Formats: sequence, structure tokens, C-alpha cells
Amino acid sequence: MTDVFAALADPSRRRLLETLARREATATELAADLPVTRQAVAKHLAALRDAGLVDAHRAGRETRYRLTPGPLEDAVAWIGEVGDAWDARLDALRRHLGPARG
Amino acid sequence: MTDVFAALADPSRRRLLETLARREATATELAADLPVTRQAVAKHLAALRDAGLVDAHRAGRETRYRLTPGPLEDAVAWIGEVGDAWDARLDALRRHLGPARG
DNA sequence: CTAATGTGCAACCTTGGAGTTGCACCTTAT
DNA sequence: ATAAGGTGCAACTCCAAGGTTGCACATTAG
Repeated sequence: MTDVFAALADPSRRRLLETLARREATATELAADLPVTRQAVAKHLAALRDAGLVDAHRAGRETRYRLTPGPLEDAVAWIGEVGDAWDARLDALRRHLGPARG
Repeated sequence: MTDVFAALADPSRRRLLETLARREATATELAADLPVTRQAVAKHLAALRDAGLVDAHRAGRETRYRLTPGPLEDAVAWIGEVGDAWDARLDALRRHLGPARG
């Protein structure tokens, strides 16, 4: 959970995810679209991999990265729980004020 | 967007949000539930405030913090876009394989 | 074999995050 | 007026994140 949100907290990593959602790519290809070196992209991909958001498989001399969006559902679920608790509290406040005003 | 995900990336801050979703509280009250000092909590609350996730209003000698979950919707929306792009790619792959196998 | 392309790993630098302590200020109770 | 509770601000430490360069290893093209 922490790893997932931490992964999403970086603009470069979000761009990588946006790209990988549309097509597989290698670290070198991805670096061409970003103002950083290929090694920096490799580090980002490692972070995404640790968060379970990306999967790497080697094909010949290149390593292709693919999105694995499963953990994103967990993130949305956590946010949803906070939102539900908030909504429940609002409902309780409305009930406390009385049904006539709710 | 970066600020929102960065705010969610810290376990202490997620706990603060979970608590604030259920009830308003002061920095001192919130610090009682966490293994850190009141000043550390104040810093976290400042981060949450910068991300637009929390609102502070002073009442007498204490400052009460309240959840403002608006930015959470933006976060969910971003995740949703990535998920949609991913789903679209999967659909395109299925179509490419042919309707008979899809 | 040799050159070129794609990777991976390690060292290094710099900056910011998370936490602490210390202190000064404001507000309320006695 | 004075003490106590609640804040806010600043300085300091520690460590990890993001980025870089340099180099060694694997794989394909000539």
C-alpha cells in the first residue's frame, strides 16, 4: 500500500504508467520520452516493480516492461474506505440535526 | 496530484486520514494515537493541508482539523484513466486476435 | 571476431522527508 | 497575575529518493 502510493507520487513514474498502459516498452524506449537518463528510468521501473505495478520479461537482449494494474485496485479500495467513513459521518451528522432538516 | 499521492504514501498520514474521516481532531489528540511527537503530527497535517486533503480552523486555543476529501476523487480519476487505457489495449489485443477467439 | 546496442550494477552527489528538541506565543482556568 | 494546556516556528539530525556518471556483461549485426 505504501509502496503503491509512493510509486504514484512521482511524476516520472506516473508518465511511465500512462505509457505502459497503452503499450509495452523497454527502459531505453521509455527514457526517450523523459528528460532523464536511461538509468534513472530503470530505477523508476524497479520501484514500480517493487510496488507490483509493472512486470518485466526479457526478450533477447532487451527487457520489455508491461503494466500489472492489480495494486491500483487496492489503492482505490483504500481511498474508497476513507470516503465511505466520511460519508457515514456526514449521514450521522444529518441524523443528529434531525430528519426534518435532512 | 503529486502532492495528493505523496500525502497518501506515508503510513502515519494515512492513519490520520482514517481518523479524520470519522471525527474532527486536534494535532495533540491525533498525536496520542501515534508513536510520534505532536510536532511531527503537525508537520503531517501541514502536508495534508498542502495536498488539499485537510482543513484547519481555530477554535479558542485549539486548532481542529477536518477532512476535505475532494482531491481523493482526482486521485481515483487518474487511476481510472490508466485502468481504462489498459482495458482498451486489452480489447484491441483481443480484436487483433480475431472475433472468433475473443 | 568485432562493433554496436541494450542492460545491470555500483559509487557518488544533492535534496527533501520524517522525526526530534527547544523555545516563544496565545488562550483559559485558578 | 500566574500556571497550565495547546500551538507554531526554527534548528538540527538522519536517511532515503531521484539523478548522474562510469563501467562491465550479454546479445545481435557485419
